Amino acid sequence: MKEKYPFSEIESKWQKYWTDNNVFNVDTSQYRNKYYCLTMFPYPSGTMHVGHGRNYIIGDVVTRYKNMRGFNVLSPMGWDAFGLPAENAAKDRGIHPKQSAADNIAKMKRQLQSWGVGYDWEREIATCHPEYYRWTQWIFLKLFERNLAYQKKAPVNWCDLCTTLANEEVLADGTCERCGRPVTKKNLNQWFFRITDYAGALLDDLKLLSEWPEKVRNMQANWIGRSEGAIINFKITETEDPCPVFTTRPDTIYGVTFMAIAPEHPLVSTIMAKSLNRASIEQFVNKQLMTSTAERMNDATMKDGVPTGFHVTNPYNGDSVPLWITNYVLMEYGTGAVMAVPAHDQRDFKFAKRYDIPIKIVIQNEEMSLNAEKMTEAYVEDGPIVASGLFDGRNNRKAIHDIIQYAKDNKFGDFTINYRLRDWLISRQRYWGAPIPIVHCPDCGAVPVPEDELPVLLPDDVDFNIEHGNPLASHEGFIHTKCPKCGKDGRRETDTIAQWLCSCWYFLRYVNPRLTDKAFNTDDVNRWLPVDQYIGGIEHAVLHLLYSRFIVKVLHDAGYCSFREPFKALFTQGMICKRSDKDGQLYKMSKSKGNVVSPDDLVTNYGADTLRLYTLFIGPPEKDAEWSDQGIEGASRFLRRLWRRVFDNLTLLQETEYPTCNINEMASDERNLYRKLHETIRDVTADMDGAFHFNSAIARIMELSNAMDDSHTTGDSSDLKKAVYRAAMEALIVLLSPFAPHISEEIWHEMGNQSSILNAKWPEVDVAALAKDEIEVVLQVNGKVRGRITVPVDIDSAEMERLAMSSEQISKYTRGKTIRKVIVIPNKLVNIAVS
RNA sequence: GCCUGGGUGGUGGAAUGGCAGACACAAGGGACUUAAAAUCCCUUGACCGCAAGGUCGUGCGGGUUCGACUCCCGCCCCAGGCACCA
Repeated sequence: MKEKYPFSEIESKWQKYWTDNNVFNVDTSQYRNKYYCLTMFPYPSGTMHVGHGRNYIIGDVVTRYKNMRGFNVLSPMGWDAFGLPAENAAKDRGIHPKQSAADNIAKMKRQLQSWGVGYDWEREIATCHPEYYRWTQWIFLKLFERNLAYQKKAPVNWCDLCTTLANEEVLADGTCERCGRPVTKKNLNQWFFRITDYAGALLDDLKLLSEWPEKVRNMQANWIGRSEGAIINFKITETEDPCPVFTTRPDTIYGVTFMAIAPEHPLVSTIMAKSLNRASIEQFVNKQLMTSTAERMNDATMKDGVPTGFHVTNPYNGDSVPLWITNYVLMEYGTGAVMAVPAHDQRDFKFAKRYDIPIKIVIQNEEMSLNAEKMTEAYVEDGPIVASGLFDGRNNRKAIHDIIQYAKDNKFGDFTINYRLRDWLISRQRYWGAPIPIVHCPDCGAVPVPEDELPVLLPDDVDFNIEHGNPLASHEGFIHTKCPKCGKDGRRETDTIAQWLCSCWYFLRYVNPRLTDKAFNTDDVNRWLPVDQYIGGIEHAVLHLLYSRFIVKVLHDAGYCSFREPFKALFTQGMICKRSDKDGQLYKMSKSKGNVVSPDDLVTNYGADTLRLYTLFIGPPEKDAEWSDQGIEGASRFLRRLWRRVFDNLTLLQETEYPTCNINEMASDERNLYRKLHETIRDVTADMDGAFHFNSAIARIMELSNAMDDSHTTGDSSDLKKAVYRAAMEALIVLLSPFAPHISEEIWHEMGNQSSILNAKWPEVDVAALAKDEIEVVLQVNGKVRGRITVPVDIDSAEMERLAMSSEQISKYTRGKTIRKVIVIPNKLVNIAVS
């Protein structure tokens, strides 16, 4: 053993050992005691900073811990390798995406290995490999078969660089999530997945995910956006055309004074054709259609609209009210038409004020003092219903059910549930993705490529230098094919599948990653899934996790798996931030902010174990943390001190035998250390099994290590004391090993153990060690600590009270006072209330 | 506006009804050294006091309790999600 901690030597030694001995490889046919620990696979960008590292380090701690607890742990890793950056690199630097993906994967794999994270590399996959994307295409076909994949011409979110975007990829400010460019609208024929069919199930089954962070479930629930209400069938007064609306406030139905519809509403064209107002309608509608969603949202704070000259009839009271086309009604939500109640809806109120439309109060306040003329804003509170025919006088909330029932009874409406969730746009006009396995035939329409002809291969020889659009679309050899159904000339679909789908099922593939005749084996995935612990970033709270849940539900319904949810437990780690040198502000670590810390340098200068220890010690892993360059020194100091402690006591540690550590034979000195040891085992184990608060687990280990120093054990100490010291060191190393595995393996072997520390038994708590025969209790007067006494454990309350009252420390405060009450908490404290 | 989290020393954080500030970082002092690095020891929430000791202190204001960082009510601030969603 060397005097100075030779981290780089021992780290490469043990990394090689783990690889050579296939320590993390698992045989999935042995599924008894299985534990599937999955860390979200990365997009191979080429380099990872310490913020990325946190993810894999947390996953590795879980993997190693569960291994030591005797589980057969499946811990795979792969690459989410399709995506736009590789395609842009091809455009800019002429490197084929295939090549850049392979290069980046190699680089990042080396990084992962340098951190000592353990994976079964035999199961490595990359979503851009034909052996993988063949099955991504297969999943597309399964959805197509089930009528869950369809094509429609729709205004889609369009980014000049990233082409089409899913709603989820557009940020609230109307810019592209990926590149920050403004998102506009474009009318294109696109492929969608009918995720809205599963809106209810996706929402309801959130209840099953008790081991997910509440925050994530809440975000998904928000995103799905369920609202209960009614569908009410209004009719155009002049034409009898139906104009249904969705409303959550049918209690305000008698207050409708106009109808507002979206510029995209199907009735617009009929109306325009017949309206006297044609020119102004046309002008307004065209202007709105040209405006991007983001801009329109922005403009819509100033409500705009155009009267159509037409009216709608309110089926409840037969009133005929004007029909307006407005900029604030969205075609994508509900029916694209809104029954406008200015008195009780702030948006309608603003619009009515602007265009001088009547305001009719149908819900009054407590004092019955609302006056339509004097209102400055809508009254959105509850109250008694007025001016509403047979519902007058009732409380508005309580009447809602009956009001809808009335519509149902009279066949002009019904109860309904509406979701905010939209169908999932999966077409991308890009090259670097899995081709959508569809052939367009002039006679048969969109025909799926037969399963046995998969994969539809991406051609390598494409021209990336075309100005706009998808290089695939101009690849003659790719486009021309025969219709699988009738054999006539057809054209291949040139859109590729959004990268999201590739990551929606990779966790199934890991179970049988080399299957050539199936995406996965049903029996095997039923045994290994759901994933026992999924670990990843909060940024995937909606997109990836919702899509994956959807795909698994579809596969379940199609009979390919027996589980409905892919991830039993989810852990989302916080981001690592760092102060910018430029402005001193705290930012998420990122290349663009120039505040990245390279783990490579840290591995070189301090070693992987130090990097890991500091990353874990920085704070509770679910929270964001600020990286500190000094902090890493602390972690390094601890490991160096540990190394020196072992080096200095090597003979003692190697030669001491400790078949039994009987607490009854111990003097108080070693007994205290022995107790500290078992308290540490108890607390660290609780942190590992609980909320993954590795920061406090490490703090406990540091305390034990400090206690070992304070015991001043040397070669001259008693045999029993040496035995306790050795037991403490051995347990400490085992407890530390998930966090700092290399140094732990090395010390473990130096102490005379033959096999990997991963085979060591996780230490058990000796309950006898925790028991104390004397205990220090706190003495309080009026809740303030005034002293403490040591008493035998479990003495009765009366005795404790007597000792407290007679104590010097207390009598000082009670003298001359009236004792009102004495609270005795056995083995903890005595509190005396005086006045 | 709605829905989540969160607010504790100079800093990261610990404590989920019972000794607030564990464990670290930083800072200051000291030892060792020709010197530096490394290492080791001591101090370190604020205020009063020579000291013994005392007072205050977990965003703010109330409440429950013998006892509140912790539970309840009302507010303020910060972060995240959703948002003309009818």
